[in-house]
Amino acid sequence: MAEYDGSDSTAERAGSYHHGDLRSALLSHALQIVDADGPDSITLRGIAKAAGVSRAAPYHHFKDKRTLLAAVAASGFRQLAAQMRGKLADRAAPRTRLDQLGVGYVEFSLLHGELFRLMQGADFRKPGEFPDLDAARNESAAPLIETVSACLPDASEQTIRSACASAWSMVHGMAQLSADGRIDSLLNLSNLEKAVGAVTQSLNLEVYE
Amino acid sequence: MAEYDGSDSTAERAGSYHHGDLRSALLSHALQIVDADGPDSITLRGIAKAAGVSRAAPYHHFKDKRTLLAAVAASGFRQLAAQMRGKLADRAAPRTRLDQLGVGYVEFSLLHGELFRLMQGADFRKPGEFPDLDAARNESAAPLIETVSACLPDASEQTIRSACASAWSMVHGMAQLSADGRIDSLLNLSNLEKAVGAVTQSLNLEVYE
DNA sequence: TGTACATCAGTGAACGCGCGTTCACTGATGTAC
DNA sequence: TGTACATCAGTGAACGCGCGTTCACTGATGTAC
Repeated sequence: MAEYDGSDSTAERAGSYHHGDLRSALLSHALQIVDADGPDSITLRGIAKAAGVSRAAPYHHFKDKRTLLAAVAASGFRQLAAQMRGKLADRAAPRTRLDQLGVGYVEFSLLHGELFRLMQGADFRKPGEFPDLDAARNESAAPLIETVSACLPDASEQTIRSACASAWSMVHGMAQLSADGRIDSLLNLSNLEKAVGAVTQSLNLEVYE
Repeated sequence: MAEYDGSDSTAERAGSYHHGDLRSALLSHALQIVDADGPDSITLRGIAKAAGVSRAAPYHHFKDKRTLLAAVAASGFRQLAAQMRGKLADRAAPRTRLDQLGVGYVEFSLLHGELFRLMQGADFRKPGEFPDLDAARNESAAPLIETVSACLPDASEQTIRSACASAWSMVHGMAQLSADGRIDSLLNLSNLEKAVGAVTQSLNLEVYE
């Protein structure tokens, strides 16, 4: 046992040879590492060590590193969708719900800036390779499309796509810039709604009507 | 000479022992490599090879890899500033100039998506370490601040910062998403002005007045 | 209920690669006299 | 104008590290009979 040191384990295993649910343990440790140190700092070895398991163990659950990272990204998109859903007030008017989605989006990027980075990362941009990642990404996009459609009940599909692109652009830029600390006024979550509102409320949907 | 193969050189050197201007040759090859393969594919060895020079040569011009990459990023910000400046029509009204800046910004991200990524990269987010990079970044931000100030001649500094943050967010998001190919309608440069206009023209500056 | 056995999920060691970086060196350049 | 010499910008070889990945293995689990 030259390098591997099981004593650093933070694992959930109860002393047994088999772990029980190593797959999700690996994912959750990977998520923690991304959030703490960024996507470039992720190593399979580091994840295995955090899970208290040998270097080779992850290969029983993930084909290779890319596959594991794709699962991490998919989990990120599901968290993003949940964050947005959590901000939605069902009774609110569509236009208000659009703002709420935006707040959820920016909030997520502030809470998980590095994970957000991984999710946008160059590695996973093309669809097709990881179906579950594609699905998770689409899930996170669905509420936007629904809400924009509700805002523009009579619009064509093309129009709705354009309006989505505009709305998404505005909020995405704010998310990225504030996660990167380039917009200082947004660093705290308290005045987030106001700040997001300043952007999203200026989205003039009437242009598309 | 085990690995290094000078015959792959695309160098400008004219057979002489000394290169002449290796520093800028290294930078320009680095820029090419980033644009072609992305920031993660940059290696000092690759750059040296592209310049037709030994692995050790770059160390006579850059302290280490990070320093070279910082210079690449700085060059990127200067290119970005030039792209925006090139779109400006001096006679145009401030509000129009704001849109023109936005078009330049998105155009740059479409032409140099990977370089754009490097410039936003985690490595160089905190100011202070590379003064020239900080300067270049500020240069690229200056026209936005000037133009927003011209749009809001009586506004306080705080108000102008907020308006800048909103305008920047909107355009930055569009730049990022279209560079990543996530907004399909923008993939060609021809209808860019219209698409950018759909976003930036909805920036309601009157909110700040 | 007990036992043989297939299967699964771990282990530990090793391989090989690519990379950043260092070091003693050497050829070229320019300057003092 | 010629020569000694300091300095600069290259070279080539090597070091060491961290990483993804593979492989033969072994302990644990569950199932057929």
